[in-house]
Amino acid sequence: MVEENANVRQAVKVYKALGEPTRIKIALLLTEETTLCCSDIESKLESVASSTLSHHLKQLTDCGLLNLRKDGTYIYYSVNREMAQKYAPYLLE
Amino acid sequence: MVEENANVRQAVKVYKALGEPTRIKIALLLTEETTLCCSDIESKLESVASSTLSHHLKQLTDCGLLNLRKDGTYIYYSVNREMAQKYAPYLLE
DNA sequence: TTTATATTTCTAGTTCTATAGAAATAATGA
DNA sequence: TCATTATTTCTATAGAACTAGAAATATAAA
Repeated sequence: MVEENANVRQAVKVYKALGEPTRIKIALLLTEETTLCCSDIESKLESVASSTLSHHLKQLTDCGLLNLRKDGTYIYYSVNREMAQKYAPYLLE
Repeated sequence: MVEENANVRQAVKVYKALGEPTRIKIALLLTEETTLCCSDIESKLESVASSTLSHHLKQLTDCGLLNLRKDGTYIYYSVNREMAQKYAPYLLE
């Protein structure tokens, strides 16, 4: 019998975050650019409302794939390379 | 501007498949057991209707993560290691 | 040929998710 | 203080996804 332990839940969270076009694009963007703030990301995507983007970024950070650093009004996002390496090194290629 | 190309779509499909508890459990099961048929898998999961299981297995094979081999009434599933290696080597640990 | 077993397809209900507009919060600069 | 910019939270809605029962299909065995 397969159990649903914390490891499985963590992996599901990460893969759920990556299993959506906008979010995987954000992750790919950030593996190229190293650091971007919300509005930078918004301007590099086809058309997302900032409220929508905010939700996507939350999922990516909640699962641990993105790190954030606040600087005044800005929030800078970057990829947590250790997490990407563990779950989806595909992102780093 | 980030584009939505075939590579992105393929990755989304794989990660969407893995971003669900039952499906990731199936994938993990098959990295341990190498080969199992539907009813074997069904008996190793908490409680899934066979129709539900069938849908999950379809998603996992459609995205390329699982291979199948038909033998009479049975369908044997196994992990496509190349795909797992590329997108989610986490599964193979 | 009949029965049994394995799996899928159909159908429908329920829950989850993505989306964006509007309002709220937070920080900066005039 | 007031206006502006960056980001989040609230709310509602439409569509997607998960689920399982019932019926259908396919194969094998009696």
